[in-house]
Amino acid sequence: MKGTEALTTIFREQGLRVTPQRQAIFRLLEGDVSHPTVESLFDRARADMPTISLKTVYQTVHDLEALGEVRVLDLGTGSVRVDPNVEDDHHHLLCTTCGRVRDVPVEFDGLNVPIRYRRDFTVDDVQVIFRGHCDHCFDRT
Amino acid sequence: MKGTEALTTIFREQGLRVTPQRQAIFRLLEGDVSHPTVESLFDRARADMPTISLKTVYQTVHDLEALGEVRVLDLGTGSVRVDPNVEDDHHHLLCTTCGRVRDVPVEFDGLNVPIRYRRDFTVDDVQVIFRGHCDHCFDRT
DNA sequence: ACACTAACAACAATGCTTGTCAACAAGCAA
DNA sequence: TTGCTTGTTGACAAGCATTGTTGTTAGTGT
Repeated sequence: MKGTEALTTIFREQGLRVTPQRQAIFRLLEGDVSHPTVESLFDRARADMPTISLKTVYQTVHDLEALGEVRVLDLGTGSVRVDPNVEDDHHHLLCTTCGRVRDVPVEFDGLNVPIRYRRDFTVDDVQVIFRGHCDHCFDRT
Repeated sequence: MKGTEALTTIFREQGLRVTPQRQAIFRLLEGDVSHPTVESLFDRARADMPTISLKTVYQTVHDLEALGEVRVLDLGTGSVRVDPNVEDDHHHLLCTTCGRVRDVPVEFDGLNVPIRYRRDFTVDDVQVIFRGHCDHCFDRT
């Protein structure tokens, strides 16, 4: 994801207005590697800006997604997560106990569908989810 | 997934009762490769058994999952899908237009997390989702 | 056949996400 | 600056998939 100033320019270029709420969300997401849910972004935004609405956060996240500045992940945790890292191609490691998500760079080759099964199909995207437990959660089981 | 008679035995052994509703669901799932949603299972079950409730289908699917007889998939389509194929390790090919899901056997090696990123973490499961379009849907775009 | 208790159907409720809409504020032009 | 236009905001409520509640029905082992 680009910086707050760059995003401001991009939004204006697209005819989207840059509101204090949106800037707050830009700032919260910049450099965030925690893959926050929309709800948690909302909570953090509310600390500074008590009147911001959840809907506004969803809307801004979707605008950022449409501009290709963030990726919206559904890892089956019930709610959607925001990943501002769109620069590096990567997959995800999910702790099914605490819900924490870690990025995993793509280091495996040959990850594609055997031709026989790819027939009549165009693959646009590959998502890999590693599920497990961080040691911290494992110890408390 | 095992056959209806085997499942009947297994359920009884576990102290679970085998009701006509559950048997209907067993029969619907046996050999089903369409990865149905719970809702579509419910619709099909209702054809034979008009009073069956959606809750019952959810409950039976979860019981089957707990016994390891089916796998419950969340491919980010909004609702959960039931996969009775637990015998062959495989991944999934999803058409994001029509929602159809195809099984893909595991033919790639070395699909694991680089040690550096696996530190402090135990990986239990790897899920790969190939997203794209079947030619049929592609043509109509 | 009996008693015990799990499972049923109907209903309501949850959680996440989106729609509605009146009031408002950002951007633009003069 | 000023005023106009239009996108944005935020309170509220609705939508969807899934789960909780509850009185009743019906498998199960004896």
